This record gives sequence, structure tokens and C-alpha cells, in this order.
Amino acid sequence: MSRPNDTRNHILLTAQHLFAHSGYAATGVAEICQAAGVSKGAFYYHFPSKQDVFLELLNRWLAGIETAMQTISQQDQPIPQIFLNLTDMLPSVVQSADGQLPMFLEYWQQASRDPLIWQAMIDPYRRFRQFFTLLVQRGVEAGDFRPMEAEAAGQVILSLAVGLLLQSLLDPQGADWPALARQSVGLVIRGWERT
Amino acid sequence: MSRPNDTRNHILLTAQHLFAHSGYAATGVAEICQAAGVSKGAFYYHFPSKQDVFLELLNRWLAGIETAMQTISQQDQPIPQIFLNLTDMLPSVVQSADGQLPMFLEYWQQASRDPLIWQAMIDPYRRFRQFFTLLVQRGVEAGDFRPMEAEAAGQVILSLAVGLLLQSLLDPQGADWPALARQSVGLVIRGWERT
DNA sequence: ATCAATAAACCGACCGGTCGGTATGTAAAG
DNA sequence: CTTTACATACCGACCGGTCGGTTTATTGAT
Repeated sequence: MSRPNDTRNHILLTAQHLFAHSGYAATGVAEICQAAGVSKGAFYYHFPSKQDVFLELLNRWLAGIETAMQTISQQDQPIPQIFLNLTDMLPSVVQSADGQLPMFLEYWQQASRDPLIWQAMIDPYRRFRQFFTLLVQRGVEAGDFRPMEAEAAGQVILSLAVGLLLQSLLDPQGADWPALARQSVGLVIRGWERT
Repeated sequence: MSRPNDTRNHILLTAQHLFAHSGYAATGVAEICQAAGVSKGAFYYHFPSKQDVFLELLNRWLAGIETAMQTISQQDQPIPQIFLNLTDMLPSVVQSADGQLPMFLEYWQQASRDPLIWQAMIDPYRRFRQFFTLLVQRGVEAGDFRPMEAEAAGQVILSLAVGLLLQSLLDPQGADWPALARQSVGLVIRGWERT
């Protein structure tokens, strides 16, 4: 039972909450420390900088998504069903804890400006795109989908996911987003199925 | 020729550039003033606060998109073609000037946190959704699309647009985004067309 | 078992600098 | 003389990060 590691994780989780609530720039290190019940010294003992905390949060998040997607895609089910299953886990994967969905936007924004964050995000992102493309290909080969440009189709699915996530962030109460996601993906998939 | 109005617009444009480049939080008022060749006094003469500048930028942007979409949708063409035309103008509409695409993310992020910004964004956003839904309905009634849940379909189109925008922001060089958008929308639309 | 020695973990005052915003002054226009 | 359209100087709050010092845990010799 290592207390230092507990402190580290506690800082990480607290920072995640505050970043999600107020944004990266608007959240001060002092604020994180106070909320975590830890001194500034402890913070800088465990992390070289505020950005470093953010980076670790991002890496953990991306790794979590990747493993979840891998797990689901290895189910022995028809491809269209796998797409629906992936859609169902979309909300839960993006928010590892409650209310963590805003971090999605925070990650994206930082990535589009900070080269370090960008570098951490771009490779997993490209793997996601590749992942969806491969799923579509498998679907075409299995005869579930009609022949089509798999790369564009994978792009469509990814865009759909990203777009839904972003909208649910803007207007969480405006719709039943998990249900809407399922319906949307279903509508696209049905248009692709062999008739 | 009103010089004060020129100054106002100049401040607005300069702020837009800087916000797009470095983000809202990271761009200081002093920085805007210096880049615009104007004193802080001039800035606060024309605007009550930094946030107010942002808000006006947002309103202009939304109004621009709305009129552009209205114009295109009134073309006398089959609905599927109108969707493709809308897709083609997507890149140009989102960036009123060069390099202004990052403002999209900036607007979204602020809207998801600041109630004032949110209020300015949510109504136009809902109109956009309604707009796409109506287009789909027109398409179904005209016999271009097979019967379908128009609301979900409209949601799909909007999600696709938002998702593509966000991705093009993350990896501008990673793909030919206008072409990819056209291909993606085409792929979805084709799946909905009457066969 | 005890205790000195060392390292790890942590504290909080403090630093230079930057922030959004304000107060005051002023030159030109009407 | 008043109003408009600015410019300049300045304010207190806050920022990320540092630093000298203190507490706690671990180790090794006795």
C-alpha cells in the first residue's frame, strides 16, 4: 500500500474533475491542490508541470477507449451488430467517471494547439479511423454490407461518433443522446446493408 | 465614412484572428490591442468586456452560416443534390476568413461552459437541426429518399458535419477534408435514396 | 530493540509576471 | 462648452512554478 501513489492518483482525479468543470486554462494549480487537500509542494513533487497532469489524463483516456473498442470488436457477432454495440458503449467510454464528458472537448482543443498534446492524440486517433475502416471491410467481405468505399464509410462512422459527442456536450438535456446515437448509427448502417 | 466603426471592426477582426490562433483564454486584451494598433482605452470604449467581443464574433458567425444555408436550400434542385451543395460550402462557411476554422472549437467550448455564450448558440443550433430535418422530409415527400425517420436523419447529417469539422481541425493536413466531406455525405445519402 | 542516518513525501510562503478592467487625461469635432 | 473617440498609466487579483524547510518512512549498524 503505497501512500505516495495514492496521492498522485488523487491529484490526477481531482484535476480531471476541475478541468472538466472549468476547463484547463481556467483551473489553477492552487485550486487543484486545495480541492485535493494537498499542498502545492506535493503537486510539484509528483508532476513536473500542470500540462503534464493533463497529458497523463489524456493518455489514460485514450488507452481506455482503445481497449474497450478492441474488446467489443472481438465479439462473435455480425458486423452491423458490432457497430451498434460500439455505439452503446460510446457514452460510457467517453466519461470514465461521472460528468467527465467535457474533458473530450478539452482534450481536443488542447490537441489542436499544443504540439505535445497533439502528438499524444494523433496516433490513437488514426488508429480509431483505421479500426472503423477495417470493421466496414469485414462487413463487406462477410456480405453484410453492399460493396462500398470502406475508408469513407469508416470516416462516416467516426465523424458520426465525434459529432454526436460534441452535440451532447452542448445540449445534454436536449435529447436522449445514447438513444439518439443508436438510432443515428442504425439509420446509416441500414442504408449500407445488402438488400 | 465613420472612423469609430472602422476601429470597432478592426478590433473585432484582430480578436478573431488571435482567438483562432491561441484560444480565447490565452489571448489577452493587451495583445489584441497591440495587434490592432489600438490602445486599451479604445478597446474598452467600444466593448464592455473581452467576453462581449467574443459574443459578437459568435453572433456574426452564426448569422453568416444561417443565411448561407437558407440561400442554398432555396435552389431549385433535387434534395440529394442540395445536401451535396451544402457539404461543398461547409468549409467556406465555417471559416469566414483564412484560418478561422479553429474558432469553431472555441465557440463550442465556451458555449458548453458560459451560460451567456450558450444562450447565444443554442437557438441557432436547434434551428440548424430543424433545417436538416425539414430537408430530409422534403426529400422523402419528393420521392428522392425512401420513407424514414426524418428527425434522426437530420441529426445524422448535422452530426456528420460537426464531426468532420472537428476532425479537420485536429489534422488539417491529414486528409483532403472538403473532398472527404463530399464523399462521406454522398455515401450516407446514397444509402437513403429510393432504389 | 534501539537509534542514528538517509531518503522520500510533503508543506506553504513567496516570486516575477500577466491578467481583465478602470481612472484620468486630451485632442478634435460639433 | 460638450461630446466623441481615443491614449496612457495604473490597479488588485491571480497565475504557474520555486524553494527552504519539516515530517514520515526505511534502512543498517549496534
